[in-house]
Amino acid sequence: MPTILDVAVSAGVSKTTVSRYLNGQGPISEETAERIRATISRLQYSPNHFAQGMRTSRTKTIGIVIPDYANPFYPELIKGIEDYARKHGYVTQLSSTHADPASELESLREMVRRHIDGIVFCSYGRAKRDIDYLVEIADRMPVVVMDPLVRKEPLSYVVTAGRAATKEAVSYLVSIGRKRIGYIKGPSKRFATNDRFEGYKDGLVAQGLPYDKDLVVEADFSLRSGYAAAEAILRSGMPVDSVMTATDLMAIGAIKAFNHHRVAIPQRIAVVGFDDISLCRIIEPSLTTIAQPIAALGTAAARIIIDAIDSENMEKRQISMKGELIVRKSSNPDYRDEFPSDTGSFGIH
Amino acid sequence: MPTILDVAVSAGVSKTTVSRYLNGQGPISEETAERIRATISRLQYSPNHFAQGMRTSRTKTIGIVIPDYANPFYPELIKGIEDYARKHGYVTQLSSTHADPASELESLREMVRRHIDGIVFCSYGRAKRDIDYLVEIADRMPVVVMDPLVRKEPLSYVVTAGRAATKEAVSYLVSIGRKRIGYIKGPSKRFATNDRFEGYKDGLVAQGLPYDKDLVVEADFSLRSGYAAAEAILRSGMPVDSVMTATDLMAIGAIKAFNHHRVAIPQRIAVVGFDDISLCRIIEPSLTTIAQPIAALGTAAARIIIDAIDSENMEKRQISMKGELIVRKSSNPDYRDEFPSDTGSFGIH
DNA sequence: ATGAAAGCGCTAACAG
DNA sequence: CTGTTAGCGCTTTCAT
Repeated sequence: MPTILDVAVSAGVSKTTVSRYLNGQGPISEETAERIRATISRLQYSPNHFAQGMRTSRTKTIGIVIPDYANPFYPELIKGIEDYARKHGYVTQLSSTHADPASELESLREMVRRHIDGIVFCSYGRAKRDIDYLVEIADRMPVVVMDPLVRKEPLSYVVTAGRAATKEAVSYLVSIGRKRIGYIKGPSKRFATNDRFEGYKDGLVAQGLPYDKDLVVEADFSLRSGYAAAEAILRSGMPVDSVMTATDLMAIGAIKAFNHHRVAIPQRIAVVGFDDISLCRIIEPSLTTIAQPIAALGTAAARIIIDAIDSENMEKRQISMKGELIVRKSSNPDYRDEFPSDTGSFGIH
Repeated sequence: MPTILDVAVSAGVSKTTVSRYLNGQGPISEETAERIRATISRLQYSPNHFAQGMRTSRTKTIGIVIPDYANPFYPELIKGIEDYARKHGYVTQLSSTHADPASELESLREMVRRHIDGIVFCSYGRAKRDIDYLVEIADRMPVVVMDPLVRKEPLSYVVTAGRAATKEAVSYLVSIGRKRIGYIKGPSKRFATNDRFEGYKDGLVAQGLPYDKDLVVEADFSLRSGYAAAEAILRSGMPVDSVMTATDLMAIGAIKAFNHHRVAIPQRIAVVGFDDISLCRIIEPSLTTIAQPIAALGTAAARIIIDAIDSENMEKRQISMKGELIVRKSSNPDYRDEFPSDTGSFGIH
């Protein structure tokens, strides 16, 4: 591997000049630049990452911590981050924690040890030790949390306004004549769950509907739990004419339950999910849902980080983006699916 | 950030001794070791990654290049690699290329520049420049390709034996009385597609069935193309009693087409996919398919790499693992789905 | 069993 | 516009 010295000698200049050329610092005569350029390309020189890092402790790397590679939310988020990062000369470093708090902390520490320049942190939970650590490093390095886990903590975050979007979805259901709206929520200890649930209650208030806790069932995010929750709603005998859920996967469980029990969707019960995963277009009937602007969330996170690095301003920023209601067949019988839906295609493996 | 010198001074020893302690080199008195241990923990010292890398040019990092975060194959593969790697003190570095050859090459170069210790490379294609580069670096650093892209190249690979598994699936279909087996294949330029397709032909030969090219339709891996292919098979008027596909997503497209045209599955046409993505258990009827031993593939890849590093033996190894036929409702009407199927649960986002 | 000192490849004062 | 020099934090001879 050639070093900067090889290039310098070979081009008949000093290391400094080569370094300056590489980093676009200070003025270099066009002629010298050209000689250096040629030499670099002839020697296939590429700067040693460690030596560079050691001097600058910059790595042009943004770390991304996620709980779970398999959650379809993340690929798109990562892509949003990566696209923006790449445009600005950064690469990303990804780490999955399998939703394990110990592993979350370990991932963060490892990233810091590797001197990444900023962190995007995603988690299902809100482990105190994680947050403490994030707050600690956030003074030195830009950190963005993809959840309002930490409303009260001095951290930057980027989120979808789940509460507002859910509230709007309630008014949509009322506008199509639904009056008894059930809700399948996630585990109460999750902040985002409660945020969306608050939106449901806001919506009822805004529409002058009574809040009836018998119409609310708690599930655990799995398809199966959504199925069971839907059955519970049926068994309760409540005159429900629509069901909203905190996540699409639970909504799809509910659809499977209603299909199985021959409850007509949407004629008897309309279903509205949250997230807009690709399954929404595959399931029958296709699922009305609230789409998160995932790629935009990623872009915003990357922008916050890169802005902060460039400006050396560690001020915290909070961004909340609007969710978008996407009406499909599970709430509108006249909706015509693009059929078969295009859900992308993966290469063979 | 404390340095090794801080630790040394604070513990009343030299840098050398601390370094030796850290790397388990040479003999150190129990007493000294204890003092160093205490100091390190008190100072929260952690070795500087760059300085270490500069000296050793080892990073304890395995790079993974994949074409696409969204393909459900990869999360599981990555997990297989990571689990093995972590157990052996390695971390992984992931990079997605969006199936773009230029980006593949760039990712590889960037990883090499960062001195990762080994690479697992996944691609949908087989760009010559990528392969040339891989072959070039494979003499210095262990490389494993997750596809027999490169049968003839001097590279290690780990794959599922698609041909053998497909052949077996044909004999399974024959065993349940099917005689006219259609096949939906992927784009011909993809090696793995053809590999599976050869298995289909092998199977016909083994079962004494004629190969009829009118029963074979080429699609492009998308659900939609599978749908169209299934319709083409129906329109052809051929007396098909079963359809195999090169991938699950195309099989699911076919199921949607058959459902839509009220062709009874599996009574009139049985469907068999390949991959075993989670959708197989969500679609109705649930999809019989050939499962790849994904996590085992990942583990095998990581093992090859870490073995090679430890033994400094750059010999190439090829591993081919068996696929497993998983019978569900799309071929067996008596199969009882675990219902609702457990497809895992993702935390909210 | 421990230390002193050299040097990995790079960047950034400082000097001309 | 260009060069000299010091030093980032670590591991590794070579001494002791």
